[in-house]
Amino acid sequence: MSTGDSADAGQRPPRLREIAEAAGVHVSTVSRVLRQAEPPEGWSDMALRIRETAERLGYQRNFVAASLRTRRTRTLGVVIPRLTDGVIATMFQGAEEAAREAGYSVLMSSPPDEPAAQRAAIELLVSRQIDGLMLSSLHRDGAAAFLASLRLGQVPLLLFNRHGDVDRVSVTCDDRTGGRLAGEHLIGLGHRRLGVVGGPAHASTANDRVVGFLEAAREAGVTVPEAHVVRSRFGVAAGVEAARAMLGSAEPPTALFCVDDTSAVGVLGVARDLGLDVPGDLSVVGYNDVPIVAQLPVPLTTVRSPAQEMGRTAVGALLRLVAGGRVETTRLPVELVARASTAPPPVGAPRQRPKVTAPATR
Amino acid sequence: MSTGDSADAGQRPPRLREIAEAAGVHVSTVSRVLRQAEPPEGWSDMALRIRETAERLGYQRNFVAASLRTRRTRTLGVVIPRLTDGVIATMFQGAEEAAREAGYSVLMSSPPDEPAAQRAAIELLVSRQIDGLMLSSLHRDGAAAFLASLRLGQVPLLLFNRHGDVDRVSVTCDDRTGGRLAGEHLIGLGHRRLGVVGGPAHASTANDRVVGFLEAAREAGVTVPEAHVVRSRFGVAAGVEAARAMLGSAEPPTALFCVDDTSAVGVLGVARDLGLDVPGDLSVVGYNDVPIVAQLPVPLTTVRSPAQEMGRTAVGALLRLVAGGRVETTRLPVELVARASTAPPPVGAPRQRPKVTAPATR
DNA sequence: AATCGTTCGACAAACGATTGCCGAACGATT
DNA sequence: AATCGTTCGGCAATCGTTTGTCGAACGATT
Repeated sequence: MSTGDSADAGQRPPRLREIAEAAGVHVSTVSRVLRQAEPPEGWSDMALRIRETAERLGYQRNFVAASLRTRRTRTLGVVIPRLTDGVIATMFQGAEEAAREAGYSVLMSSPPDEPAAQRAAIELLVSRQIDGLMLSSLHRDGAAAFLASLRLGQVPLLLFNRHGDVDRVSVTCDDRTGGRLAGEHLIGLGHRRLGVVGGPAHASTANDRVVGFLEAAREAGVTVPEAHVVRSRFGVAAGVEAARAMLGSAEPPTALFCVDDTSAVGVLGVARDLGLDVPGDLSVVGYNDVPIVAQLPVPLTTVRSPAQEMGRTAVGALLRLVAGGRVETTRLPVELVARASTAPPPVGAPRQRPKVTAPATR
Repeated sequence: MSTGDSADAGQRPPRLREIAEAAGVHVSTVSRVLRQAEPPEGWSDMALRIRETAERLGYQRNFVAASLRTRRTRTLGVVIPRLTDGVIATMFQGAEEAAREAGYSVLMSSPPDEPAAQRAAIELLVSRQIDGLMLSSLHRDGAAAFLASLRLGQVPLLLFNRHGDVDRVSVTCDDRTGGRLAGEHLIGLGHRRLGVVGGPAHASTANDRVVGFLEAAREAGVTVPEAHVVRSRFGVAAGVEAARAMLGSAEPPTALFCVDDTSAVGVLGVARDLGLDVPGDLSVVGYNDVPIVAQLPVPLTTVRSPAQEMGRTAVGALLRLVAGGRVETTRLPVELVARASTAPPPVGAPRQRPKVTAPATR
C-alpha cells in the first residue's frame, strides 16, 4: 500500500547499495559497520544511523555475493547414506546443531551407498564451494584409491562414522571395543555357540564390531563357525534373513550378536515365529541403543554409542581443519547396556516350542 | 611431480579463465560451450578442444560465482525439526533424492521445534539465496502471523508434513483420515472405552490424527473422556507417560490409539510392566508403519503413511513454484495395516495379571 | 600554534561466472 | 559475383559484497 521504504515495500529485498544511499554514506562503510561487533565505546552516530536504516529497510545479507569475494561460504558439505537409520539421523542431527551454532550451514547429500553415486554427490558439493566436507559413507574396499581420486581442490575432508581402514583423520565410535564388549558379555554368561548378524562388510562400523566380537571369542577359546557370521545389510529385513538362516541350521547358536538394533528386532521377530524364548532359548545383543529397544517386551541388551556426540565432535574437528589447524583421529567410547534379552544358555539343546504367534505380515 | 598442467598440478582448482587461455579462446566462449548440451550435429572442433582442455585441467564449475550472476542457486532450503524421528528422516530422504535428481542441492536446517529458533534458521537460509523453502515444522498456533512475519523476499514457500491450518499450499499426508481409520477399526472390533496418545497439540499431523479419531468415535456414538486424550510429545517416553496415566485410571481404556509408532512402543512397554496382554487386555494402534513394528513380538496394527513419497511430492511442487507455476494443496492417501496388536475387547473388565517381566531399565 | 599519529570513510578493484550486443565470417541464394 | 541471413566468438558490463589504499579530519603532544 504505502510507497514508503518500509520492509515490505520493494519487490526485491534491498541491497547494501540501497542502505548506503538511504543513509547517505558509501556502501563500503555500510558493509564495515554491519559486519562489525559493537565496539566497547558504543556505536558512533553514523553507525547507529546505518544500522537503523538497514533494520528499517529490512536488509538481509547476501551470503552468495560475500562468499564470492571472501572465498568462504561458511557452509559444510555432509555426505550421508541411509538417513532413515535412526542412529545415522541422530548423528547428523548432532552435526547440524554444532554447525548451526558455529554459524555454518549444512549442505547435505544422501546418495545411494555406492562409490560412483557418492563421487558425483561430492563433486557437486565441492563445486558449490563448501568450506569443508564430512564423509560418513566410505567403503572399506578401495577406500584409499577412492579418496585419492576425488577432486577436492583445497577442501578439507573429515571421515566420520566409518573410517575405511585408511590413513586419514576420522571421528568414529569405538566399534571394535563395542563388538568386544558384546562378545565378552555373552561368553561371560556361558554361551559357546555364537552367531553374528554382521551387517554390510563394506562398512567399517559393521566390520569393526564383528572383528571385536570375534576377537573376544578367540581370546576365550570359542570358535564361531563361518556360517554363523552373516554379512548382508543393516536393517530389520537383514536381521530376519540372517536369523532364519542361522536358527534353522543343525546346531543353532544360543546367542546372536547383531551389529545394529533394527536387525536385532528382526531377529526377535524370527525367534517369535520359531517359538523360541528370548532370553531362555536365545540371547540377543543389539547395537546403538536406539530409544525403542528399552521398551520392547523383552528389553534389549545393546551397546550404546554416542551418535549425537559423534556428530558434534566431527563438526568441531572439521572446523578446526577449516581454520588450518591439525586434528587427531578420535574414537568415542561405547558402553554395554545389559537388559533382559541376554541370559545364560539353556542347559541342553534350546527347547523347541510350538508356534504360538502368527508370523508377521511381511 | 610434473610441472605440466595436469589436474592435480595447481594448488587452486582452475577457473574459466585458465581454461580459456589454455584453449586459446575467450572465457565467454568457454562458458557457453561448457554449459551447452551436445548439439545434434555434434561438437565443433573448438568445442571439442575446449571440453578436452577443461577435462585435462580438472575444471569444476564455481556455482557461487554463477549464482551471483544468475541469481539462482539451484539450492532448496529445508527446515525440519526432530530428524531423529524415523518418519521425518524418511520424508527428508525422499525430498533430498528428488532434489538431487533435479540438479538441486539441499541446505537443511534442523532447529529446535519452536518459532523463534525457526525464524532465525529460515532467515539464514534466505540470506544464502535459496531458490525455494520447504517448511515441515509449522506450529498450529499463530501460524498465519508467523508466516506473514517471515522476510522471505521472493523465495517461494511450501509447507509440508504439517500444514498449520493456514491458507497456504501444502503437501501432507491425510492425517485426519488416518485417525479416522484407526478409530473405525477399533470401534469395529467392539471397543467402547478408547484412549488417545495424542502427541503435541502444536503439530497439525498429531492434531489431525486425533481429530479424525474423535470424529469416528463421535459418529459411532462413542465418547472419549478428556482425560483419555493425552497431548504431550512424540516419542517413546511420551508413550510411556501417557500409558501410565491412562492405564492406571479407574476405568482404563481397552484400546489406545497412538499418533506415532514410537509412542506405541512406549505403550507396549507399560502394558508389559502392568502385566496386560496385548491384544487380549489392551488393543494398540500405532501410526506410520516404521519398519520395526511389523517385527515386534506382537506385530503392531498401524496406519501407513507414505513418508518418502511425501518428500518427493513436496520437492516436485516446490520446483514448480520456483519455475513460476501454480500448485495445489495435496493430501496423500494413507491406509490401515491391521496386525496382531488389535482384537476385540475383553468380555468383562480387563484382566489384571501379576507382573511377569522386570520393568525396562530406564 | 604547529606537527604528529590515529581514526574514519570513500574510492575502486577485485571475486568468477553469465549474457546482451556487435562485428566478422561463412554458406547459400539469386 | 554480390547480397542476404545466420552462426559464432569476443568484448565488456554485471551480479552484491569485501577490503587494500589513501586522503581528510581530528585530537593530542610539545
